[in-house]
Amino acid sequence: MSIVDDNGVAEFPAGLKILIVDGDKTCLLVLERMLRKLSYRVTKCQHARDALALLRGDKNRFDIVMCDLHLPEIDGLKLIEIIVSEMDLPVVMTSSDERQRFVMKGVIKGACDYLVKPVRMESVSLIWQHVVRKRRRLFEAFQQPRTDNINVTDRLSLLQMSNDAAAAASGTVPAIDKRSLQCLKRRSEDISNDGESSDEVTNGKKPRVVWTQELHELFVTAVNQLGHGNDVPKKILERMKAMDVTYLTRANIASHLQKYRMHLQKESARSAANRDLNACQQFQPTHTPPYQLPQQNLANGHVLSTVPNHVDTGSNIFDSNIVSEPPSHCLQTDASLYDLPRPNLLYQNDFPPSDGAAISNEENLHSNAGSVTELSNPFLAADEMFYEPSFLQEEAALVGLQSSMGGYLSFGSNCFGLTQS
DNA sequence: TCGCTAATAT
DNA sequence: AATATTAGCG
Repeated sequence: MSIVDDNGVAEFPAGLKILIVDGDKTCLLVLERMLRKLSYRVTKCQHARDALALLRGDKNRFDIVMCDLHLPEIDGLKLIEIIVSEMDLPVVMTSSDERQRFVMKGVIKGACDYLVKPVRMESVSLIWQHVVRKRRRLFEAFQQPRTDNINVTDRLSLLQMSNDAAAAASGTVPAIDKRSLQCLKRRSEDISNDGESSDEVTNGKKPRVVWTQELHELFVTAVNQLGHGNDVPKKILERMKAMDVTYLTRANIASHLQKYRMHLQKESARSAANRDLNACQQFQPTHTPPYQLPQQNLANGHVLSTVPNHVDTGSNIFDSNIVSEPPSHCLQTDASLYDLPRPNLLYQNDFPPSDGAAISNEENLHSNAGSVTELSNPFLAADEMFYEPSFLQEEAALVGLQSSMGGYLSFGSNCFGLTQS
């Protein structure tokens, strides 16, 4: 299915240089024939060591590698591992056993895709996608930090200049205050320093805090300990640090606090209304629905908290009157601090209001896979639908010039206000 | 420098 | 939808 232009000259996938590695000669031949039909330039290999020699000999000799799992001498997995670690080539792994795909280790998993043998023409005809992906990722990796950096610093100096100019001209207060500048500075520093750690390496961004129920309870505990008037972000932060929550920033707390307070406000308004109602209608127990963990948290609870992601959504700590137990390794000696009567039982209610319909982890995974990240992580898609026609379209859209925007917007992003969520 | 709130971005 | 960041004020 190579694309042919007006003059009958084969385009893009044609000429793609592919190295196929398979212990079975017949497989090699079959594959070769298929690939040649698609105008690929095929090189065959029966042994991992030959493949490695070829690959190491000239890093630009191939665009993509297709590799069987069962090879003589060196295991296919091992070979792929080496390829992935040594060179930046897209790899498609093939195996006659579909279950084998789950054997792939993390590193490999993220870097290669899977095809079940016997390979069919329709699958093979799509492997150029991997090359596109890889190139796109390279391009983005190369491009993004750079432009961001320039933009930010440019903005920074622009702001600074306009600031100075304005100040000099009018003697009035600059339009941009120090804090804004600081924020920009911080960001540009973030971008220019590449000493990122762990999670930041993967997507280039710091992971966002996930307010699991457990984390939230610690937060509430801290707030309650501090009491009214003292429950400001900085102090809450200190408290939580004392409770062994070390990764939060003041901004995290401030943000959560803001939401928390809005919630309390809403709840107190609600309970006031209830009270009035009850006063009129004699005695009616006030129904307080249990706290529901935000859906997102249910699935991602592992990100930054100790809560396993299989948390039981049915029972929650708000069903009891105890706030939370101190962590066993906590330095706090006064256990009663954790066992305060809770003045804000209202927080047992939804925060924010939710219909309580928790979605399963699996569903969540799928919905995540439907987001933009899917496009940058081939494997997410590879698991079940990579070789479906829809993907062909997407890739075509990305490679070609037709509405690459459409691909993004169709995933339910409302960033541009174009879709309802 | 910090904190608050509302608005907006991701 | 949840969280992060910003603006603008005190």
